[in-house]
Amino acid sequence: MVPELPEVETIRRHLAPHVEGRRLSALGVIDARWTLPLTPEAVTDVVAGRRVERLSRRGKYLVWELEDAVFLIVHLRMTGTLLLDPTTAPPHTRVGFELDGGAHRVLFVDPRRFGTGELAIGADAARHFFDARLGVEPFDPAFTGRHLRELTRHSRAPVKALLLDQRRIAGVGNIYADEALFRAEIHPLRRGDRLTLRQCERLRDAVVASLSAGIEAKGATIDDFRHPDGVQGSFQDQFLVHRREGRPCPTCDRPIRKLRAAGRGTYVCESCQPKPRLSPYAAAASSSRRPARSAAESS
DNA sequence: CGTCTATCCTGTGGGC
DNA sequence: TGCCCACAGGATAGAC
Repeated sequence: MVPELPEVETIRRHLAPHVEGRRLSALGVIDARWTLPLTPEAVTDVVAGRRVERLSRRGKYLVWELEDAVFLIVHLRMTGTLLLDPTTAPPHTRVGFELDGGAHRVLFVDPRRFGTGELAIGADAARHFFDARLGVEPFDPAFTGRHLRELTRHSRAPVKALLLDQRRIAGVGNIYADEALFRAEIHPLRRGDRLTLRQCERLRDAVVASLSAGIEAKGATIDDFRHPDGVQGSFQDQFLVHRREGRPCPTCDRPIRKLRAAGRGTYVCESCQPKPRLSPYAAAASSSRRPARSAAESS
């Protein structure tokens, strides 16, 4: 399952007590792609030997805060995970974090190799890194319905695309966007600028509620990418609509449908989440594409 | 500037 | 049964 805010937060909580206060004695970068555009040496030279002051999270980033304001900023992307003291290194191990001279270790395992490790030296560099990429943290008190309204009211893009835009809201991905839109009874293709303040308030509450439920369940885990030494979440058992095509809506029992929004597989109850009348995007998509595709599109 | 599309990558599963 | 290829998607560069 693709790690989003709740999955990254779960990993952070799992690892933090075991790494904070210890020394990152070595960093073994097996896959040089991980540190691009820097070389592995450029990163390992800076971080090796430094104490871990804190393991923190910002959006979907996991941050190793090292002494002397050195920040190793990790993104798991699609299939990355971090394993604590695994008995053996699984296939697709890309990076090894060695703690206290090898007494403990954390492995970064990532079959698809999209994951990244980036370096920020100095508090200003770290702040700049995040400011350039991330918007409001969903659990920040500043994230209100009114704030969400400001983030959406000037955009004609579908609301799902806005939820997925990390520069507006940090940490929401495909799963939690679907779940939140269902809870708020808003169709994912509804235009941002057509949302009422009341809808924005419902959606804010739904985003927070979905992410909270995800964290409570220790995130979502998919069978394919779980490892014995990793965290096993159960949130996939509580999905209301995500990946539940054809199954009954928990509210009205009508079948959940799959469609495409913001280029992603998207699950909705079109009875509880009323379809926008004439989204320019939906209209353009159905008229500009060959008619034969529209039937295949929904599977 | 705002929005959309292609790209990176590899395991999975649908189709034949 | 086994092979092939489309598909999945977070972030970002580039297109329009």
